[in-house]
Amino acid sequence: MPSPAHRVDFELRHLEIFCKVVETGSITKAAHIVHLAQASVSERLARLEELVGTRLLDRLGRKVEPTRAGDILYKAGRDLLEKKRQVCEQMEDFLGMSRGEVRMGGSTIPGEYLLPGVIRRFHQLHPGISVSVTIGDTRDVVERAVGGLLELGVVGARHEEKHLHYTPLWQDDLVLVVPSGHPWRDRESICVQDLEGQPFVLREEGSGTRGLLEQALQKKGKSLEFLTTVAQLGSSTAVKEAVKQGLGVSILSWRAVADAVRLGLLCRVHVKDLCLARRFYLITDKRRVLSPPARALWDFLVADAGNALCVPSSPEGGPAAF
Amino acid sequence: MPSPAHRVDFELRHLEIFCKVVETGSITKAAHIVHLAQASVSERLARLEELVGTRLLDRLGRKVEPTRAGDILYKAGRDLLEKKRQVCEQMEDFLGMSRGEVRMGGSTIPGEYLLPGVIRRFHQLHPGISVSVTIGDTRDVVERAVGGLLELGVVGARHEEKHLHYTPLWQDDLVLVVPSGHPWRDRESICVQDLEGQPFVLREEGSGTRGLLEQALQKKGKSLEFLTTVAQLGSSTAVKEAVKQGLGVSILSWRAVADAVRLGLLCRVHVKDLCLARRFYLITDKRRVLSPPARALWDFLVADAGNALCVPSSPEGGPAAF
DNA sequence: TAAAAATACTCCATAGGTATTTTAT
DNA sequence: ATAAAATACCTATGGAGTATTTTTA
Repeated sequence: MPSPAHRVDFELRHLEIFCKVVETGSITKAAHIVHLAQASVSERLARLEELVGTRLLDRLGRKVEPTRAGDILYKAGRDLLEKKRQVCEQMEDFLGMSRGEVRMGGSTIPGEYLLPGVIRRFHQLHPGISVSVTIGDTRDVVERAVGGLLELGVVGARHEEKHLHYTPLWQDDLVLVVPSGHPWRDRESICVQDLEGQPFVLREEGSGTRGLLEQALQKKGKSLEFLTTVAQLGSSTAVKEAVKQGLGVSILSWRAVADAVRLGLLCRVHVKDLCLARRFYLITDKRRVLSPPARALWDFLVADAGNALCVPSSPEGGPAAF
Repeated sequence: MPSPAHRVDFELRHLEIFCKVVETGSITKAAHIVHLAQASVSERLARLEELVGTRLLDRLGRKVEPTRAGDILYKAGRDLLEKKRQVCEQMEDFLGMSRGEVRMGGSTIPGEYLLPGVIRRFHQLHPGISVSVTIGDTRDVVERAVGGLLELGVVGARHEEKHLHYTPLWQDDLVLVVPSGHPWRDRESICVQDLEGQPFVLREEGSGTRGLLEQALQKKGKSLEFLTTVAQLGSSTAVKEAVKQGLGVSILSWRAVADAVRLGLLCRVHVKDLCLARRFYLITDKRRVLSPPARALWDFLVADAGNALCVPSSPEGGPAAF
């Protein structure tokens, strides 16, 4: 039968002191090293011996040497202390922002077109911090942020969720794009009414882009039903390709279509009576505390968006286009 | 530059509480499990957060969830606690004598002829304890015992060393042996004086057997010089073989030569005026504390020697040969 | 409103200090 | 005689308890 014996216990502080005593072979010397009085070390050792339930040191006049039990505890204690040191170091690195990981989320446009560049610049400042970006639509990102899976999120629409805190970042302009051979290619502009009957490609439900479009139409007394929806696709790239292929027209972020428009693969058409400006928001869960690295990234994102005010997001757009 | 930041520190008790809170997602539940009041756990967490220098938990109304920093600490803390548990278990096993090692020493005769059997019996009682025996001459064993390399020793002579404690064990008889073709083979007995001029094989200096012979001769007013030493050999087996080969005669433990005498390879000759009885002693360093396993072995050896009193070590020898 | 955490407070064990005694070289 | 550890004694802090308030679902 395994004897009920004694429940062995100890704290890290005890081990620190004990190990130093074993290493120096002297209580007085060890006391100096750990910055304690000799008597305190003696007492700490007595307490540890009480906790462990056995003598750990043989007092041989000038020297002290571990007993067999002390020897076992010393060898194991060294490992334990080394492991503790590593844990502390890891925490310190993380808190000091010299190492660690920040998990954030980005909805399609920010995640694919904006964050890569920002993260590149952030990484130069904090080479030890790795930023991982989960890309999804606005709804996904909001859900994960509230669920605690992500510390930060950048989304293209406010998604009234009471735990979230929103900080405005960059501005974005949505534009109407049509295939390159479309009859509207030479029109100066169109109006909302012209969209009636026009084959239209939509993003999926939950998309910020789609949400914004819905809101803009509402201001004109219309809903998405007003559009002739020919497809609902789960990413802006898919929508863009569909328009290129001539499936229909769509409204997309200028950032997603700028290259294709310049190459003549798509045409941008101005919709004069529809306000399609929007802003991206940095979201956090109000109830949660940001880790230092996440806080640094938060600061960086806000600062970056502040600077970017000088640079319009599209040729005509932007409030400070001087 | 690695920021001066905050020195992270903690104790195992903190980790235990913190980990339970993370696992249950609740301070109240964790408090129950670790048998503390809810308020105590709250305070311990606050203290830990102060020590680590950051928030570790997000308080979300009903639930609490670790922050990123808390997550890192939790994962590392689990490992650390598991390691501590192993250390405690190892100590408990050792102290409870269900596992561990005892290092002991034996001089030639006890080490080679007596301890193997005793250890076999001891092992049946404590299957988890391994006993390692270092064999050397009496001097070696005494040195290692005083040096702390061995917890126990069994030697064939007292070696007045003030730190040692001696406990008498089995009795032993030294006998004079001669080669099988020796002229004394048919003598009833001889006396000390007959040894003069007789080629004699000695053990090395430091041997207990040799020491005892020296003492016995001293009582007759003689020294080792009285003998005609033809060789000094470092083990009793070597001496025995030398006598078999006819190099000379010698005085050896009966235990070492009994088999050879029975097989007729050696002849035993009685020396009527020389007292060659001796006792083996169990030695320990008075200043050191015996580990529980060593203490168990000590008890076992003493008990075994007590029982063995009934069994004479040689045909005529032994105080209780009834 | 009910459940959970934080806060306020009290109490005591433990860690730490200084001064002195004991012990072993 | 000296160096080191143990002991005695004191203080402060941290850990744990109870009672109460605050918060949030």
